[in-house]
Amino acid sequence: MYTIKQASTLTRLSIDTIRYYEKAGLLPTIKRLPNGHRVFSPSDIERLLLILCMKKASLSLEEVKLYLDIAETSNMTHEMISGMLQQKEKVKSQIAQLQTVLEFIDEKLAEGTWLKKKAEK
Amino acid sequence: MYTIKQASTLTRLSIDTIRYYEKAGLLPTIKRLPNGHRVFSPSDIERLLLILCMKKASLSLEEVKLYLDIAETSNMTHEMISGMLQQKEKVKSQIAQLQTVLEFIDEKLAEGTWLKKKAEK
DNA sequence: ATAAAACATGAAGTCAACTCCAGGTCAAGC
DNA sequence: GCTTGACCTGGAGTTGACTTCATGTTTTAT
Repeated sequence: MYTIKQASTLTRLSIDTIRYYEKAGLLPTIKRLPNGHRVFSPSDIERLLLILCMKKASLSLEEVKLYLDIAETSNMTHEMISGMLQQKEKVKSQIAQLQTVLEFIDEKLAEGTWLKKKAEK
Repeated sequence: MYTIKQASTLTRLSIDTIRYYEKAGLLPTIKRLPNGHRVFSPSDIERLLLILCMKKASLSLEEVKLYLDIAETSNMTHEMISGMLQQKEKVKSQIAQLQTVLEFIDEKLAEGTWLKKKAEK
């Protein structure tokens, strides 16, 4: 069991951000001590790390919430499934765009080093 | 040569967004008619589409600006190159995170359909 | 010639996602 | 007993990226 400060150092999320996430309904599982202090279980930390991963993949908090809700639900509705398939396509297209950006970088990088080499001669 | 409205329909960016991008310094190339109206060349449209691609890859406008500036420069400095290498790693890690999200989706999807099949029996 | 459509500007408004602040509780160490 | 530090809350402030608005000019169609 961890304090909010420990959760913060473990996840590298700021304390305020964690509190904000709780307010936003992304952490319905965290318990409180009699004095009101939050207690984080290992699975809460897991959950925070999962949120972090999705955030790094640039999903909005609303989307993250949707996923977490789905992860909790054992029987998905038809809409949920088609929603996820849609989301999957979105993520795929984002990956494709990122790869284009990577190519762009490589191209520019190749140009740059080529010009540098030429100048060195 | 295109009007701002044509640029908007070609890129699917709103007219206001295009004006906003110009203000933000992402479109230093667009010319004006004597009456003040913007004129978009085909390469301006290209530029807008490139911006759009980077945005879809969820780069910030500042990052986009950086890239465009670099694309314009023919001789890159050492910092520029190391900056791009860094950025490349960032993009790569973002792709990795997205792939994790994809896996997560597939997992949940598999679970969902499995449960569905079970229920159908 | 006049109304409607397309363009312009500067400033204000909006929204998500934080981030910071003021004021308060509570336990631990000196 | 008192200060310090970690925690709490509600609310205000910030930032990025637009979006909307008020107002004005120019172009185009009837």
